[in-house]
Amino acid sequence: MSAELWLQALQEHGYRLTESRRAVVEIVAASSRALTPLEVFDLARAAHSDLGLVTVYRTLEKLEELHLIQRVHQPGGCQAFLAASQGHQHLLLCQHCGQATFFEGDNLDQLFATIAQKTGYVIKDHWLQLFGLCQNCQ
Amino acid sequence: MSAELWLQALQEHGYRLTESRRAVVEIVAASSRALTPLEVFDLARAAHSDLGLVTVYRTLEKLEELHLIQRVHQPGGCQAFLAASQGHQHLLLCQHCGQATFFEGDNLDQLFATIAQKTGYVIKDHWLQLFGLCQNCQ
DNA sequence: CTCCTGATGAAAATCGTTTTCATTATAGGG
DNA sequence: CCCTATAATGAAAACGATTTTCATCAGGAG
Repeated sequence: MSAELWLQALQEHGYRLTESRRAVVEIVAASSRALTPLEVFDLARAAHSDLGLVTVYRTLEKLEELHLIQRVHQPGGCQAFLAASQGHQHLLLCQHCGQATFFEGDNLDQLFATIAQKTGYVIKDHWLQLFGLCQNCQ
Repeated sequence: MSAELWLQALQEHGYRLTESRRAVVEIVAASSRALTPLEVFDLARAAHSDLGLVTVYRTLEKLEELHLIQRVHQPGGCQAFLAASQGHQHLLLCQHCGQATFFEGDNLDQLFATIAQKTGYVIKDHWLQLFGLCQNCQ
């Protein structure tokens, strides 16, 4: 269902609603795992066969700019995109099927305070990401 | 000083000791910030002017394979390499100068247990990385 | 010192991504 | 509902980073 919301958001930011964008948005919004531009291209062409790979790149760029999707960093590569978390959440990824799940975990402040004190850094941001096996893949 | 240890490790794994490798190893081992292949190339050519970029790639590949260096993921890109941490440590990066500092922080097990229970995942690994400003850059 | 073989650098190939450009299609105004 | 300005498109070319190919070179065992 987020596909419609994303299209609406694009429109509200002055972008036009096109067949190509719709095809891309519907694939990415429906996926529970991060997809590379090429994967999006292949999947979205089922709905809109004369879609160009270039348009996939351009649409992903706009979705990222509106914070509707986010890039996912993995040992195997950092080109894949996923529907963004709402608020500050962390990612849990299945190493077998790629399934992504967000979780909250913000009792980390104590740790950060300790690190800041020990190192003299001012801490501005953090990345926490877990890897494992989802229920289906164990 | 780790440069000599790295060269020794390369040799122990059956790789030859060459001028080119020495130049690359000395740059990466001495750097306190992550360097891209191109940065290594530029810096290492000061010591060995007929170094080829290809050799930089090949040497970094071997160092990574021996776990002497590790790839660093950052918002701006994921191509840079840094001397690897000893044991399981996490990275703290200065957003201004790139300075990298490792820290330990393994009172995270409680959090992981909770997440595992809530999500049904078996957790195998994790990435924790902090971004901030080092003492010099504040 | 010699020889075998791994390592090298240059050039070409390759891959993912971005730019260019002529054409098409959306959305707002008449 | 049609017209029009202009954003968006896809194809092709350009681009930058990385990898492969290949003839030559050099490390190190004997």
